[in-house]
Amino acid sequence: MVRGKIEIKKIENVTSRQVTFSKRRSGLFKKAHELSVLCDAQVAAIVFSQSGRLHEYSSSEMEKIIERYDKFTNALYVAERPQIERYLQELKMEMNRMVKKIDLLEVHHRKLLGQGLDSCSVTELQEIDTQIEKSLRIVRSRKAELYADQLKKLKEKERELLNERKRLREEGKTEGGCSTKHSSEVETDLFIGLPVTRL
Amino acid sequence: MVRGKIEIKKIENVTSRQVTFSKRRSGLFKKAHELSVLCDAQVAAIVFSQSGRLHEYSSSEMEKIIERYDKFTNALYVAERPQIERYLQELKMEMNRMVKKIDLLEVHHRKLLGQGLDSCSVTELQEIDTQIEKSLRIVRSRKAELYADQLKKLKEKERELLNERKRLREEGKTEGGCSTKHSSEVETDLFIGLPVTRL
DNA sequence: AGCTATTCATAAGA
DNA sequence: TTCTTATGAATAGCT
Repeated sequence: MVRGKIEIKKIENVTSRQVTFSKRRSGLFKKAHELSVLCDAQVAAIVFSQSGRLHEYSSSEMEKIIERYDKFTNALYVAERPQIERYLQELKMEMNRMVKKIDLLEVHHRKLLGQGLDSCSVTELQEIDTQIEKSLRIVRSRKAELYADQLKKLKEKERELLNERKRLREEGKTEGGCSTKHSSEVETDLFIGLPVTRL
Repeated sequence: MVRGKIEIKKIENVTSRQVTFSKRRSGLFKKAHELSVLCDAQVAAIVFSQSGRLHEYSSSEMEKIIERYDKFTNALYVAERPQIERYLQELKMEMNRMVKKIDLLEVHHRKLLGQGLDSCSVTELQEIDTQIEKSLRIVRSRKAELYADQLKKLKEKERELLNERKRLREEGKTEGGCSTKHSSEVETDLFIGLPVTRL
């Protein structure tokens, strides 16, 4: 633009290009600064040289400007970041809670299974004992209930079958002999008592 | 800079400031563009006018430039984003695993406590019964162990105390009568047997 | 938005 | 690299 207007296209001479880059870069930043001061604007300029070096100007903190830019465009990255971090925090806390819960459960569970009792005091052992006994009573009463149900059902079936046999025999008397014994009769002899409980 | 050099400070006249902003902004972007072309550099400029409007220039996609900028500085935002997402995924999966584990533990635990047995089959009940019985045996044998220990310790103490009493009486005989009964003697009558076990 | 006088930016050379 | 300088570019103040 001086001593012979130049064309705006890549400068092929490497040295010349580097010099021009250096000069124009500072020119650009100066202009950016002037703009920000004169017009009370927020200005940021980012320049990567061909060699990959970063040069920047910002009238205020670059991160703030980029953040503001992101909010304007759509970019979530920066804007979302605090949220993401909060979310991560929450997740981690939740996980800690779960880990603790699992630990507690496992310890108690193992004690109920009779494992890891070495650290238990007599009092604690007594509590576990009481608890287990109580559980055993509940489990056995439930078992008894189920057996009683089964018993009842089997008895009903037996009665049904007996009635049926009776009916068939009566039919046999009127229609003629029928010597085949009903096979279901055997099933009524199935086990219907409570099993022997140990201890 | 023309028709009287100007000072670089905020232009107070609003209209004048707006005009200058507009002119200099395009000047800045033009310079930015020239720099990017002449020197084959990656250039971005972000300007927020005082009124809050966004103006930008970028020689290539703004997001890419900001991303590159972030990588240069330290900023994690964009670069880290995929990692963060992967991390979140992992956390969530881990939490799911924990939730399932807790559920299983709780179900089993509750069954050991004799709760929620309605859904159990006879076979399952029998298994629980066996397990609980086994636990009870373990807990009681551990309790017996502890009691035996206590018993042993108390007996040792008793012996000690008896010896002491004997010694004191002998001293009494030689040094003169001492009618006070040693109070510790009472403690040796403490309970030292196994408690009555129910069931 | 256009114009123009002036200052600024800077390409080329030292 | 930095300085100088000639000259085109940018732009402040007016219309």
